[in-house]
Amino acid sequence: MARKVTLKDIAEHLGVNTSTVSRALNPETSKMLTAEQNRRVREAADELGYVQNTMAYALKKGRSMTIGVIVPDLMNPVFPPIVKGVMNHLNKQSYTSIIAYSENDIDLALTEIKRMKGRQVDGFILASPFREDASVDYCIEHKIPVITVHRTVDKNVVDKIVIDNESGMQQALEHLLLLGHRRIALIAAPQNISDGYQRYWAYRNLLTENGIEIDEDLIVQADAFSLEAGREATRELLARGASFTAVIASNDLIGIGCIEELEKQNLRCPDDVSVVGFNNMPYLDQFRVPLTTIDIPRARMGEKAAKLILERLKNPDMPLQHIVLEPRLLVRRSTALCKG
Amino acid sequence: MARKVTLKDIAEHLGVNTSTVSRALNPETSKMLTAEQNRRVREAADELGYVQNTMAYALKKGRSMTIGVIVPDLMNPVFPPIVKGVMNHLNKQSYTSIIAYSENDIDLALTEIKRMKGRQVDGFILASPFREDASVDYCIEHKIPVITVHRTVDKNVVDKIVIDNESGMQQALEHLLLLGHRRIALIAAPQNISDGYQRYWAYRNLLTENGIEIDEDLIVQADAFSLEAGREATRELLARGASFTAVIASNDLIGIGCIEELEKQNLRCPDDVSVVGFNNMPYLDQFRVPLTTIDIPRARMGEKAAKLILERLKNPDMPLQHIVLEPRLLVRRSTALCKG
DNA sequence: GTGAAAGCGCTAACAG
DNA sequence: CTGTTAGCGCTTTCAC
Repeated sequence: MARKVTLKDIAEHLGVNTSTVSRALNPETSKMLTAEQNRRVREAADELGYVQNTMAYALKKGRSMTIGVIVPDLMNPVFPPIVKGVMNHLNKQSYTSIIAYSENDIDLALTEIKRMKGRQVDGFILASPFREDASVDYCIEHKIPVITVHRTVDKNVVDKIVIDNESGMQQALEHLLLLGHRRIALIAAPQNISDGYQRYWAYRNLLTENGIEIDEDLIVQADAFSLEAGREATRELLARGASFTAVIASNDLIGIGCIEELEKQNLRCPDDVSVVGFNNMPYLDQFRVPLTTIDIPRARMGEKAAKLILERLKNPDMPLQHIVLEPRLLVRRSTALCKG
Repeated sequence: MARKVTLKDIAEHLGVNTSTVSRALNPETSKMLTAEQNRRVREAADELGYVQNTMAYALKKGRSMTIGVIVPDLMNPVFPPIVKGVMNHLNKQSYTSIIAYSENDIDLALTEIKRMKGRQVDGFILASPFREDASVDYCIEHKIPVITVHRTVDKNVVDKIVIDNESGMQQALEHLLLLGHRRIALIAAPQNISDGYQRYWAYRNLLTENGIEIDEDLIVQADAFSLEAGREATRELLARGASFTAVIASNDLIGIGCIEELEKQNLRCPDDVSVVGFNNMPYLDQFRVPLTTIDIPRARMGEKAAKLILERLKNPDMPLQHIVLEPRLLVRRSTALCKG
């Protein structure tokens, strides 16, 4: 690796002190110097190809201009747009993000957080937490600024960017009710994850509010946000033998898996069963059965999260923020009039 | 932010010198100390919650244990698995990766590289390069270890992990020929990107080798690796009026866009036209027309890339590596016997 | 086997 | 306005 150009190199080249160079290169302090001096230094820096050593800067200033971002799984198409939203905003403010994934493993998440703490990240954006989450606790305990996005914890100890799952469920339900469905099943997602939990309770509460009695046989648990989990849950639902004309799946992958299993058992979607998903994952409109779903503003969530962590950094004593974004129903071809 | 625990804290706590603590905590040097001393230090470190300050380490050692990874676009489903493969391997070796995306913009890529250079990354893995690419040149010029993955540059100046596009095209072509197709169109991808270029020439060469005359009217250019570009290219192909019974698309997204446009113009896939794609993007089997495609080992490419950059770091004078991985045909439902 | 001290590249008092 | 100097947290040579 070629020897790096340092402040000292520029200083010697110009016959001035390193601090002069440092001042000239920093917009905050450059006004201390004559315009002429500034020009000279900047020119020399350009000429020699100077790039500031962020490590030294960080060591000195005690902040690294870095934000750690942890997502459960890069392969789940929900997260890349969030990450992109985060990076977009952070880069603009000359922050860098370090991404890691937790594989939905709480220990891994904590390991990553410690690793990043060692890298002096200034704060965290977590899309990975469970409703109870040791990694969030760790951050709080160590007074490391942290905000949660998409998923969050139950305890009211941290800034949150979430979507209004109640509203999402309401829109899904209203849509199905309008189509005449009354026997509406739910494939719930893991209850230790906020989205799974909130959607589950929203379903129960809203059904009741609409005067529909809850049939416990119509509620099954998927043990992950995945296709396979959707298939399996549907298998169980069908095995129970209770009749239904519509299914609300806790996310799109589960919904797609559901449709697959329905068809395998000779039920067509939407002719026999309507299905609605959650999240509006990319390219969903291109799927075999274009899924009616609840669209969530992922990139915007990411941006808001980035904005919020920077505010929190600037103002650690700001009251806890809780930002709720509105999802919206996207009707496609997996839902139809109830024929029952 | 809570005060960080440093070596000095542990040293004072124990009444020893910081260098002793440093030695105890580093496996390489801990053998200098008595077992007893080692134990004491480790215990104290645990107790106080010590985490090494990577910035200080990096500043001292001149290496940051960080690799910069640049992909053109996180949203293109080809890249997350590559990134994941990279991170998997790097993490195991206690390296951290910093991800950035270039949006296929050469200036942005270069900006990101300079930014990361400032963060003292030890090397780069680039999935972003064009066939001629200033960011690769920059790395070479500044003697920063760099390897390219998936895409690469023409010049033979850098380590590469690529797939055998010739073989991929051959498998696609053979499959179509076996089904009786002779009038096979190509939707080429941007020619300034290695995959686009290689697939284009493989098509030309292999067609000729198989005794099929090339009809220039059957070759159209998509101006991106996207759905929309696929639609547009297909529109042009159809407008030219030349007859064809099969299309090879330079990637899956283009292929899907192609099918969409075909159907819009009342041509069914695979009944009227067979289509094959490239890359086997996730969930492709769930699409309306499950695309026959050329599968590439993305996670493995990422892992190999990570492995290679670490080797290159260890041994800068190692001869240039050029690793070629084999793709393989995946037959699904977008290809059928030629009825022409 | 362990301590003392220098120094990685940078910034920020403090002087002048 | 600019130079001097100390020090961020760590590793490592050199002493002892």
